[in-house]
Amino acid sequence: MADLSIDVVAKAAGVHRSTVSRAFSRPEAVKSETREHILRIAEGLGYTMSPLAQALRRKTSTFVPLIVPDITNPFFAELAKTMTQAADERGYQLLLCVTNGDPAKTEGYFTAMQAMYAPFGIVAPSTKVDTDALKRFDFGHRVVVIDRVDGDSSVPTVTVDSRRGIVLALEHLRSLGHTSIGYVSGISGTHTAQDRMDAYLELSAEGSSTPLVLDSGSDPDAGARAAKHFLEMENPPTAIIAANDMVAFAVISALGQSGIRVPEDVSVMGFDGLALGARFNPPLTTVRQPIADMGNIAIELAEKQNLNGSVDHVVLEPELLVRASTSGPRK
Amino acid sequence: MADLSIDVVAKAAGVHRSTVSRAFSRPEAVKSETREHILRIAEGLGYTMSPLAQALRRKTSTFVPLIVPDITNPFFAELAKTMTQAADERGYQLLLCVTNGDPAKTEGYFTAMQAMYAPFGIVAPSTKVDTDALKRFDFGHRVVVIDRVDGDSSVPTVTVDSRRGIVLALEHLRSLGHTSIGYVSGISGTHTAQDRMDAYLELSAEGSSTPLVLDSGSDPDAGARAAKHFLEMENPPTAIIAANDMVAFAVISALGQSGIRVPEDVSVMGFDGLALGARFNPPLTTVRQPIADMGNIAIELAEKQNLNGSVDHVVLEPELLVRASTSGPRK
DNA sequence: CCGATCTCAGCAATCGATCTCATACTTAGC
DNA sequence: GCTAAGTATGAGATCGATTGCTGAGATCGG
Repeated sequence: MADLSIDVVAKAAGVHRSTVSRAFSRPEAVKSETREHILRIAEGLGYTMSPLAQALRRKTSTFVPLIVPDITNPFFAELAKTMTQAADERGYQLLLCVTNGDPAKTEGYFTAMQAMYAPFGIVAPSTKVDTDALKRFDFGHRVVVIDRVDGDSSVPTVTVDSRRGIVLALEHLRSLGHTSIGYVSGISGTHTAQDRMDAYLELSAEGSSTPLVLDSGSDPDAGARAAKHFLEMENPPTAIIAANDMVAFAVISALGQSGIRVPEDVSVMGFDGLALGARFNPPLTTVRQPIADMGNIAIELAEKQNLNGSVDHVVLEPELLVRASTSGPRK
Repeated sequence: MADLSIDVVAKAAGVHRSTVSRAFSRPEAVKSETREHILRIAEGLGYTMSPLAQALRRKTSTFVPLIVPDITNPFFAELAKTMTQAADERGYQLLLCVTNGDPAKTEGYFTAMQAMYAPFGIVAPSTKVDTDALKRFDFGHRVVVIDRVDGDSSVPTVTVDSRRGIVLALEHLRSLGHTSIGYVSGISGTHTAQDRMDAYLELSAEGSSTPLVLDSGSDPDAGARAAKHFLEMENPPTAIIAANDMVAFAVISALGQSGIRVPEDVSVMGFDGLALGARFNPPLTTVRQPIADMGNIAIELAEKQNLNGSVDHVVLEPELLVRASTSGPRK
């Protein structure tokens, strides 16, 4: 059980090291008879190849880092979960790297992953990605970003159409009869966050109503502040769109503390479609992002880039998910 | 920037490979003058040692796997977050491994980690841990479990005192005036889950009231079923203890769907103390587990076991966290 | 001033695999 | 039956580090 190297197996099978190696990684290069014999012996010994030694020699591995700012944020947790599976199915081993939003840690992961011969990596940022900084690293040339990036970027990206999501939310709310619809940003400086806000600003102005941003901070207290703001208004909106589900939770919670009920007194929508939202009180109406698809596509883009250098930008369609936190406006 | 090996640095510094190695990993064995020169050169080149090659040669690494069943469960996410930090501070690199509750995957991680020369690992299980199965693996002898395990086990463990937690919850509820207190299990077959349930059964019987288990399933729908059960009762309890925060969320949500309000109509308590609970509607009263401490201690126990074979079992104290989901019973 | 002790750095084997090259053995074609 | 073209396996260098051993100088006591 201890110290099972390729040489041990080779000896046990009465062949040379290199034949064992081939039996595992280049099956067609070895007579099927021999191969089966070797595999059987290996199996009996409980042998598996050392990923370390393999990576060292091959100068490439199957470790794929997923770099996220905060794993306690359910969005990233769901992303991690689905990507683990997606990676597995393609023969990769996802390595979850949590940065706490610290750029230094991100760089640390970059060099570490480079050293581990990761073929590529996926970054789900909490701030606008500095493409140039990325490119300073060798590894930065083999990264896919789950967010939009600036300009004519040469980094592959996956995002969902923020504008479309806001359209969906607005349409839903308007069809319910709302005309005064507020917004709470409360998420950090990613392009995606920016895009959602911009879309809200622009699209809500198109309706007769004037845009109303209850809070635009990016800290955990944004929801509470938004609620406070709401309570102090003379004519508060009858519906609120939150930049993401977590913020929506916070808003509803804070509102509830002051006796405001959702959706009876005010409708609230989220953006993300977290599984958690289904068990919120009330279950959250939201714009669903196809998180699983994002994960799969991120890996595909990475593989493509690695293969032929192509840099694609995929934009996915969001979807309205009506649950119970929205209803017609109070008469 | 590409292909920076120890030999490159050695050549650049005009010394032998082994001296460079020593400059990094055994500073006292090299003249400080030489060492500083080497370090400076290495710094300039942007050189870091290959963790792969190191692990291969040393037959030990700084990779520490944390094996959890589901990262979208906020309890495990918070554990992962705090443990990442704890590991970092001690010079380890936490590797998050998600099993989805699949024992085969767990075993896969075991052999993988063994192959990566991980010095030890941490397991946060979703089912009762089969100590014997654990011990079949070499690596199983270097694992710490975050849960209680059977019998005179030789596996180090960290847990919080389940009974004490239930006492805290019961005391809180009784001091509020509740006499009829129900319970919802809804979590999987860990010892901890079992202990909470047992404690409830025993302790609630001590009070005048008879134990009342609304649901004991372990799937995501337990909360909904418990709520249904509650609604069908002639004399429903005035308070409910949920086996963990997630279940409490689900119960409150399901209850809310039927017009039952918390805490006005019924008080509900959780168990875990998730950060998320503070933003639930209403903010959740719960029994807090010292998650960060658990992580730190788990690593300490692992190090100790590795050092001198000692096997400790640490039991931590939970803490009452009163928020807004409990109040006096309805008159 | 010489042998003994200590420091410090180089040498070379080694960890567990991969891969190019060389070699032995088939099989085929004429 | 003999050479040419394959096939299947073995030999050995290599990936990037570590480490026991060896030897060259430096230091020191007598």
